[in-house]
Amino acid sequence: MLTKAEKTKQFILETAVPLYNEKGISGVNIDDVLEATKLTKGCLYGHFQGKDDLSEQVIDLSLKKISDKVRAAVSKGKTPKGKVLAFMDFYKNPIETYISGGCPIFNTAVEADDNYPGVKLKVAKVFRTGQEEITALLQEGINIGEFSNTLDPVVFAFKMVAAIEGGIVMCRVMDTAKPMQGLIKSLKSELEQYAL
Amino acid sequence: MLTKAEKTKQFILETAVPLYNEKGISGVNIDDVLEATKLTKGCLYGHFQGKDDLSEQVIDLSLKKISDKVRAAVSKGKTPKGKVLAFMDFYKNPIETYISGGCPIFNTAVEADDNYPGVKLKVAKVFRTGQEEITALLQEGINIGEFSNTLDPVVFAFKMVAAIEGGIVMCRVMDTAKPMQGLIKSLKSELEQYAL
DNA sequence: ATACAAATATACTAAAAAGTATATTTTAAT
DNA sequence: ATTAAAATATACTTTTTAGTATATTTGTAT
Repeated sequence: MLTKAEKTKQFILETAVPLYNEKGISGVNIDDVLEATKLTKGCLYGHFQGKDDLSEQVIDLSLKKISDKVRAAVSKGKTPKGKVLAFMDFYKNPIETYISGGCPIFNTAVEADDNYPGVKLKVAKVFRTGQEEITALLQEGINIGEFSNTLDPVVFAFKMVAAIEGGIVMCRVMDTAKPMQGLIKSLKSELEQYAL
Repeated sequence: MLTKAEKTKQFILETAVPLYNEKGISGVNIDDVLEATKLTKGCLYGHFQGKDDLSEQVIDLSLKKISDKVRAAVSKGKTPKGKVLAFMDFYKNPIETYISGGCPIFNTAVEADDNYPGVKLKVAKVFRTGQEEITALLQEGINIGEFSNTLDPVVFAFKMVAAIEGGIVMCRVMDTAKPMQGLIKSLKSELEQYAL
């Protein structure tokens, strides 16, 4: 069973996740977290060494949550092709995202890039793992005869993720989900060209 | 001729542009700008009302600089198709970007989204204008018989920009330019399918 | 060359944010 | 129920960052 303190710590992290996703690491301040959790400094500093420690654990949780959620969505697909389509559908709505504020992997990537080397490595790993998994999925599709071997799994995996992530940001800033529908349709029909 | 003060102000803005692009609006502080320019507070506050004023003008300049540069690159293309290909080639190197730190339009979009409504509107306008211009370019290509009319200009314009912008971020965080080459090749061959 | 205005530097104050010391409350084992 | 340890709250200090007041320097028109 979870002790009180463990529950509180989890609560702080869970509450901070959307905050960090919306405001970014350097945009969040401790008082924001205290306000959102209705807790006090004594409590927060009892669970975390300081802002850096909190930030790191919040980002870890954000990346884990979105990764788990995407994998769960993908796993609903019956075949490789079904799984890839499920991946695309997961990102259907760029305005109301799983974690408020857009895709935490991408948001973190943009901010960490030039500023937080440690975080950058973590995000890079998430992207790399994701790319490997999708590439493997596409390759399996080729192997079992679902896709033609003219499909380049590495290239398509990158193109799909890059387009979707980029599309989310563009849709969010332009306040419209519509282009995302066209994008996903286009990616699906592009993939369909390789279907046997 | 530019007065001394005008030159200084321009110098501050130009120096701050890469700083803001790397660290983000909330990541930059006044002392960073003073350090980079080797100027002092009295001087800086003589030219700007405060950090918000500075930030706004820096972002304005960043967006203008990148927009101008992209347009210049595109204008080198002889035909609509050539111009679209030139657009893609402009983003060939995601590591060494025109303004250090990646694409300022995209970086700003991610941060402004949930935090700076005014800036968000400006970035949205840049994206919308960009989309309109590329769409018009593709449509002209169709009109003059360079592309088949089965090409959907709106969808392809969005897909291309989203993929490139997303690709830049992914490449930067993974510290490799290679996937970008594959992506651009893929986008070019996708466009090529519609070439007559 | 002088003088005045504009530009810049210095040294300060104010505000915001992070972090700490200690008191109080709560939890959970006896 | 009692008690010790853990968790949380309160009130404070420190650090960082933004902003200001004033002095000094520099540019430029006379």
